[in-house]
Amino acid sequence: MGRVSQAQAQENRKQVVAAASRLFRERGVQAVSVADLMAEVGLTHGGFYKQFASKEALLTEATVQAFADLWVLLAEFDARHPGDHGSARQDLVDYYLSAEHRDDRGAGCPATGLASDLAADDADPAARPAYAEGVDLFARWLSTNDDADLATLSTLVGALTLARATAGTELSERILAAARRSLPDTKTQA
Amino acid sequence: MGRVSQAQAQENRKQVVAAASRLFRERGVQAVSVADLMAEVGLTHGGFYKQFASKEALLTEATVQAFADLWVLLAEFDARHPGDHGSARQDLVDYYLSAEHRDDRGAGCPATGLASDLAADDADPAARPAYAEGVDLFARWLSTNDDADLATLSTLVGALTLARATAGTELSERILAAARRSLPDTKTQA
DNA sequence: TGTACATCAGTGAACGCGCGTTCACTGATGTAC
DNA sequence: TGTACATCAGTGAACGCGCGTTCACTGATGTAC
Repeated sequence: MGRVSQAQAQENRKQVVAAASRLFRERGVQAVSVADLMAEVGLTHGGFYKQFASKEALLTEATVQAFADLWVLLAEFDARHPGDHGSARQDLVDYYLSAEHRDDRGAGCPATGLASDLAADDADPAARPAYAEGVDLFARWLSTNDDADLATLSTLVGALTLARATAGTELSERILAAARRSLPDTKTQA
Repeated sequence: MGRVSQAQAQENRKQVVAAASRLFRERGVQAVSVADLMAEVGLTHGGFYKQFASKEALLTEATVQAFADLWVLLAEFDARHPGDHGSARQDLVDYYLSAEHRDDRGAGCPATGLASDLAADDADPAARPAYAEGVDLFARWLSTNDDADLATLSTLVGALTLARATAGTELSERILAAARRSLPDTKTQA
């Protein structure tokens, strides 16, 4: 294969970032190889360095992409309840604490799915601020006022983290149910 | 070096498990090599397989050990408040959500520190039940009645996870503070 | 519009490295008498 | 208690493997005229 058009190259790059965004959440940065990422787009590993400085540098872009996907999801919840953020929020909470979300890490919440990779000492220094901004914005969306609802987000993230680590045991469902019960219902009564 | 006494061998084995318990929490299973573990005890890597079937198999024992250390810690909190579990619980919560705990992963809570390793697909199947039992017992300790307080534990784990992933940004302290405010104060008033 | 040349995205072999695991060996420990 | 031998915890070289990264090369794309 010879040179590829600039438009195609840009498209390929985008798809590698999208693949990283999904695979990093699903398996963690270390468990995903450069060859895995490129194969996901139908390319071979050698070309990776024409687009990215290193595998670690991709984590920052993958984080930004994963949160961008989250904003789309949150907008969809809002769109289903026009002018009723409380109901949208409640729907999101119910989804967040579902077995479906627990079992779909690749498409799941980046605040939870990328936390351990971001906490690693060898993570790209630029990745953490990007992650922190995403967390802050997510917490603001969860709030019913101007503050960021970091406490609710903590409960969501903790329950999902524990439910995933105990998946396959009966405790896993109990954790999700307990977190659901503990959060105030913000659904507007009909 | 020739053969070592049975007592010494058993002691070495114990120390390897203790090192794994600490290093797995601190860096994650994948970032700790067999040579690292053995060097921690002053041995070379070759002897590892005289004691353990594989590196993965160590995760189960490290998990059990880490939770055993946690029970000792919880007992110390109780001992400081004889007959007043509410105050002991409040002290634990304050410690759990402190910058000190956030920055000391190796000696920190195993429910949080081992979660991502336990969630990995290639983890030893025996490790998850051991982890789940530890989580359940911890949640019972946090409870003021017979139930397991899985919601409070979720908030603690989520806040610590997020605080670690955002360490170095101003958001990190805000997360810990928000979680602290959101949990009911169970300290007995003097 | 057509031609000649420069560019550079992608290829695939290769490099260097660290890792988990194996194994022949060592020599102090444990034990049978 | 002492002696002879078997055991086996630990050693360190070696193996095989996969990984991140580099690089000479290819040939279609982009561009200067």
